[in-house]
Amino acid sequence: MKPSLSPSPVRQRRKQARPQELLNAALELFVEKGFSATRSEEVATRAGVSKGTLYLYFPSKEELFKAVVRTNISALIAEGQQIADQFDGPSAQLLRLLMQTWWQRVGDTHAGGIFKIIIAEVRNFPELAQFYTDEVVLPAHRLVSGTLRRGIARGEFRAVPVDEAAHTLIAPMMLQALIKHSIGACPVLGPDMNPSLLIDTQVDLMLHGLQREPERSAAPVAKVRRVPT
Amino acid sequence: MKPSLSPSPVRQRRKQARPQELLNAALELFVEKGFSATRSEEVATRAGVSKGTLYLYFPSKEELFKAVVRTNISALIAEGQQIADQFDGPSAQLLRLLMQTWWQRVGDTHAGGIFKIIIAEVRNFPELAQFYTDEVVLPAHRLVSGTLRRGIARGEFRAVPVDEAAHTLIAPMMLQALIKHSIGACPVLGPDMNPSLLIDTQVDLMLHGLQREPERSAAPVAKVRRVPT
Amino acid sequence: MKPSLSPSPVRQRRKQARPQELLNAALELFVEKGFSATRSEEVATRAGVSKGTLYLYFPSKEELFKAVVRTNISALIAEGQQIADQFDGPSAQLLRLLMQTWWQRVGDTHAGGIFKIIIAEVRNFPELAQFYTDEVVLPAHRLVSGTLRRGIARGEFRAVPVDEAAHTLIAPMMLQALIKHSIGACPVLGPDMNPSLLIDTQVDLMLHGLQREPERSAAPVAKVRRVPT
Amino acid sequence: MKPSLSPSPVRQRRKQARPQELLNAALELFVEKGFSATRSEEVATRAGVSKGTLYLYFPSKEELFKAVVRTNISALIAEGQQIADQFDGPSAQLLRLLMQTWWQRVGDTHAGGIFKIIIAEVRNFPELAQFYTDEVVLPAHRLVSGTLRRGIARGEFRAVPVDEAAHTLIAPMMLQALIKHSIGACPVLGPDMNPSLLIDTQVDLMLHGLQREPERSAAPVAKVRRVPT
DNA sequence: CATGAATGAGACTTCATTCAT
DNA sequence: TATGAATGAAGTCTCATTCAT
Repeated sequence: MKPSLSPSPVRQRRKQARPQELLNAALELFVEKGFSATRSEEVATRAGVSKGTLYLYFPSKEELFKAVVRTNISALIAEGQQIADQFDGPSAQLLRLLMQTWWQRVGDTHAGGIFKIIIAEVRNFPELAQFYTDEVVLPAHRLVSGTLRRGIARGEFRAVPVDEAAHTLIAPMMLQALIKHSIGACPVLGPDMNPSLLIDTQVDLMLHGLQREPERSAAPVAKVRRVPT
Repeated sequence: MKPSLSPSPVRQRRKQARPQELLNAALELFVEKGFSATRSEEVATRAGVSKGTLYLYFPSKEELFKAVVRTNISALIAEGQQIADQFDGPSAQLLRLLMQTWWQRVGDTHAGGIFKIIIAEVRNFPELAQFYTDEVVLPAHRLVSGTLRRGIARGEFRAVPVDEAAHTLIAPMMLQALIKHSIGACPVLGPDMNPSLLIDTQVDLMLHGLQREPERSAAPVAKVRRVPT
Repeated sequence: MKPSLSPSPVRQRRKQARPQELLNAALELFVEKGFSATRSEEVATRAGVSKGTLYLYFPSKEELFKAVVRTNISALIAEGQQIADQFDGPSAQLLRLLMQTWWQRVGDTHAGGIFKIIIAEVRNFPELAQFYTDEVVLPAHRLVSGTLRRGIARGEFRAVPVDEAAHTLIAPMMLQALIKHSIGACPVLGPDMNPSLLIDTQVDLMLHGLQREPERSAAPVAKVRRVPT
Repeated sequence: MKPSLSPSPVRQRRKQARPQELLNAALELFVEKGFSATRSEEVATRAGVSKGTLYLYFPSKEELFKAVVRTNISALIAEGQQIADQFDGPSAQLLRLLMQTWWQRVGDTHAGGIFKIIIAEVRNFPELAQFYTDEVVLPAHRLVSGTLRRGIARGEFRAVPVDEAAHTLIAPMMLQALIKHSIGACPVLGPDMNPSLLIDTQVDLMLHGLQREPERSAAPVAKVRRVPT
């Protein structure tokens, strides 16, 4: 039936590369200007194709957006898993490793801009909220709180409330990524921050705390009971 | 047409309240839906006036937006001042007080939505960047890093890199506020977090660290030299 | 609350007249070119307003279309009812009256174009099908078949199958209307038809039939002279 | 690339059948959805070829449309010939035969959809008007009016105005065909009509009229029983 | 001959902004 | 001042048509 002239390698390669090229262009623009301020033609142009071609691969701007999130987020998760998988040293070291890697592979990357988009637009895309929670928030949270539990179980860490502590641990780098793609992208001078020193400080603080006290006693926090929301 | 009655006090009061009512309505909507997804008529309606009236007070939606940010940022600063006031106890206690107050007065308030707006839109309104940096970021940073320096000077805290530590201290609550106005506003289930426990945990972590170590020595981080960016 | 400056009479009149002006323009264009070949801007322009104004009164081109059908159809029904109401002569006379009136008020009118639109587009607007059936087909059918039944009951008509006979009675004028708004609107020469003679012939045929019964007297229609169009 | 094999007979046959397959597919779709609502890719797909192939045979959608009409009008004419042939009995019988045959061969066939297309689109394709008038309207009209004249000449029919009477005779079946392809194709309930009873009634009405002449014998139609659909 | 990826004009619709009242 | 009808630029998306393979 089909004449099956095999399409030219060039055409073929383009055809297969298109979606990714479009997703890359879209990621850049969405991160830069936000979802609604980005015109779909702009995305197409940056990917080197015409308006219509975009719609050959994604049925709507909204679906393009979701695809951007999915594509880039899935990669994130894979990274997280890989690292968490086999690690066999002290938990403190694992914590530092996780943070450094995350910053290298996500925070300091274009993908880090996804968080900004999510923060900015999720309320207008309720379905995205569930998706993002399931695919990103919970796995990430599990990864960190799991590490905490590991440390506590091995007697390396104090018995802190893991959920809240996990949030505390994740927050600084997350915020750093958000800043990088918002105010950080504008030519203004805020407090001068050294990213790698930031990570070190953060890990150091988390591990040893601020307080200088040879005589450390039981943490008062241990007495706080969990109140159901 | 009619002989000009001097405006009734009520009308007068309304007239003067108008801009603020519009700014309030706009704040709510911008926080909720973002800048471009908010229609100016919606703002007017929520403020109880007609579309045209909005333009009597603000020359454009963009200017309205900037006014919203500026106005509410002033409020933020005022809050900061109040807090920074005089405090004369141990630095750790000051730190906890600052955080608790911030959360009560800002984070948990409508004003917390301002952060989301800034994160989401500064890149499209570069003039806001400098403004926000000068009026919010730096003062807040000074407040926290000042407290750190105070603690270090008084021998209460270890000698950590203050800028980076300040960021680490601010981040968790900041992120909590951002989440509250984005995914947190969607009916999805993420990790269950108890706000007041979060603050306690955060402060506890910051002060005492995760690690369980009677024999604590000098922090290794002290050896990390500041690398210029 | 409302300052209630009464709006100028001119503005007011326009405001209230707009929907009808738009409906008229839309009717003309839809009849002329069909639904999808009519651009919404064209409708607006013909009504003397801008594109946007159209959407102030009708939420979409499709709704405009439905409104056109509804508006003009409701009028049709009212007419039909009025006539059918009180009539107290012989059924044959009623039949002729109904047909003549229908042609005057509908067939020969812009509204007659509605049928063409329905025929052409109803399959793409399934909801319209039910509406049109309920609001036009059935009432019209009832009107004619009712008249037939009346005639039969009064011993004036033969006992014919009323549903099928009703269709037969309605068809010629209906088709005439359809033709008028399609081929009839093109500058071509088809068979030359005299509308009023058509009606007379049709009624005559319906009443007396083609066949020449031995005892039948000369048909009155023979006296009608052919009037050139 | 490969040495050119002379195309297999099968392929050959396909190639020659292509235009007709495309025309058939197009007819179906144009009848179903109208001209502009039919996408050319849909036509190609239904004909089992790709979008590009369509344009090898027809230079544009518009030309395809015209070809569909022209082609199928030829078919109508062919039908007409068949129907017109020789007949040598009473004119009333010829009339009934013509109608029955027309309904069987045209009205109840896909070709009946052509009428709907013509009605719906001639005004947008004026060139079709003359063509359709010459090739369909006039021949059909001649056929019926000829039969009328024959009957009158032979003393079988009364002396009615033939053009108008011809229209009256043609209309019911024509309208039936139009309805079949518009509202009739939608899942709604209109008046229940039995096609063959419709034809009988129509012929009966045309021949004997509604009116109950004192000396008239029982109408043959009275014997037709209503068949449930 | 056949394909289907790519194009871009053009349609519908929205909404910030204006202005007569 | 306040209104809200009106505007029209601009954005999303469709689809007839082309053309390299």
